[in-house]
Amino acid sequence: MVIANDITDERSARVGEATARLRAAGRRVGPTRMAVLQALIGSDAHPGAEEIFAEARKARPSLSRGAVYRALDALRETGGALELGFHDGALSANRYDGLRPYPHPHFVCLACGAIHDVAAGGAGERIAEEAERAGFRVERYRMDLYGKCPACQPGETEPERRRNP
Amino acid sequence: MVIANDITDERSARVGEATARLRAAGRRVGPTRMAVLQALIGSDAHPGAEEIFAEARKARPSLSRGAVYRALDALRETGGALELGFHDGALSANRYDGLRPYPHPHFVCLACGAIHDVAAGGAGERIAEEAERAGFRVERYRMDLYGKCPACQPGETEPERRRNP
DNA sequence: TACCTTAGCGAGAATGGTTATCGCTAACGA
DNA sequence: TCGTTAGCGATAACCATTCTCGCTAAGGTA
Repeated sequence: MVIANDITDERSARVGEATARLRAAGRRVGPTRMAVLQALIGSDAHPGAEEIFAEARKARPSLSRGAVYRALDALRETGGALELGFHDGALSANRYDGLRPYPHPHFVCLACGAIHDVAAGGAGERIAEEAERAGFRVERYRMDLYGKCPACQPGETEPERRRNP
Repeated sequence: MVIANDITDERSARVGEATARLRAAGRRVGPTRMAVLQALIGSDAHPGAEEIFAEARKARPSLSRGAVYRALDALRETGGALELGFHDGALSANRYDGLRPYPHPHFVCLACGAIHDVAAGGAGERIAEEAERAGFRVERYRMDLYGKCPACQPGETEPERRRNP
C-alpha cells in the first residue's frame, strides 16, 4: 500500500483537487482530513473505512474512527470520493474510490474480495436511456460485476477459498 | 399491499415454485416459511426484511425476526428470492424480490424510495463480455439506476422531500 | 499578529440491521 | 407412528456507522 510520503504526481494532483473542492464548498482542511485523504488516494484497492483508518493512523496516531467517517462524508459530498456500498453478499462494508470519484463499473472477486475497475463501454448510459424513455429521470447509476478475477482462476474447475459459497 | 389470501394465480405459482426449490434442496417448508414467502411474493414493492416481518406476522403472530432472516436466506440460497443490498446512499437495508429472483436492473427513486424493475436491454451482458475479455470470469451482475420516478416529477425543477440530499 | 467564530476533532456511547446461540418444536422420511 | 434433526422463538451479540459533547484549531478578520 502506497502512502503519503511517496505519493505519485497523479495522486498528489488528485489530493490537491479534492482539497480545493472541499475549500470551495466552505469546508476546512486540517491535518486530519489530509491524512484521511492521502490514505484514500494513496491506495488503488478501493479501501474500506477501516483500512483507511489504519493507514491514516500511521501519519496521525490520534485519529479517531468518527473523524474518518466525517472526512469521507465531506469528500463524498464535494465530489472528491466515490462511495461504494457492497452489501449484497460478497462484501459487508462500504468501500471508497478516491482516484476515480465518478460512477463507473466495478468487478468484485468473490474469491479474494478484490475490487477492480472495468471499462464502461457506454452500457450504463444505454440502459439509463431506456429507463428515461419509461419516464424515469436518471441521475446516476451503479454497476457491479461479480465473479473471479484472473489471479483467482488457477485451473478451470476447483473453487477457491470463497468468502461466499 | 396484497397478501396471502387474495394472491393471484401468477403469485401462487411463484410460491409453489419457491417451495419446490426449497424441498428439492432438502430444506423443510413449514407454516413459518410459508408466511414469509407469501408476504414476500404478495408484494411488488421489493420489500425489506422489516416489512416482510410485519406482513408475515399478520398471518403468524408468533413469528420472530430471526426466522424471517433465516427464511429469506434459505430462499436466496435456493434461487427463490433475489437479495438487493442498497447501502450506497439512497436506502440503508436489504430489499428482496420474490417475483423475479434473477439479476435484472432496478431503478431507485431518491425522492420516495420506491424501487422499480427496468427493462435490461442486454446492456449488462455486453459489459460482462467486456470484463470477460479482460480476463475476469463474470458469474452475475448488478445494475441500479438512481433518480426520480415519474410520480416524483411534478414540475421540472423543484426538488422533492428527498431522503438523501 | 492576535483574535474570533465555528467547523471539525477525539472519545465513547448509541443505533440499527443482521447474525449467532440455545433449548424446544414440529416437518417429513422410514 | 416414530425418530431425526432442520427450523423455530427469544434474546444476546455483532459490527459498521452515526451521534453527542466538550474541546481544539482552521481560516477569516482587525
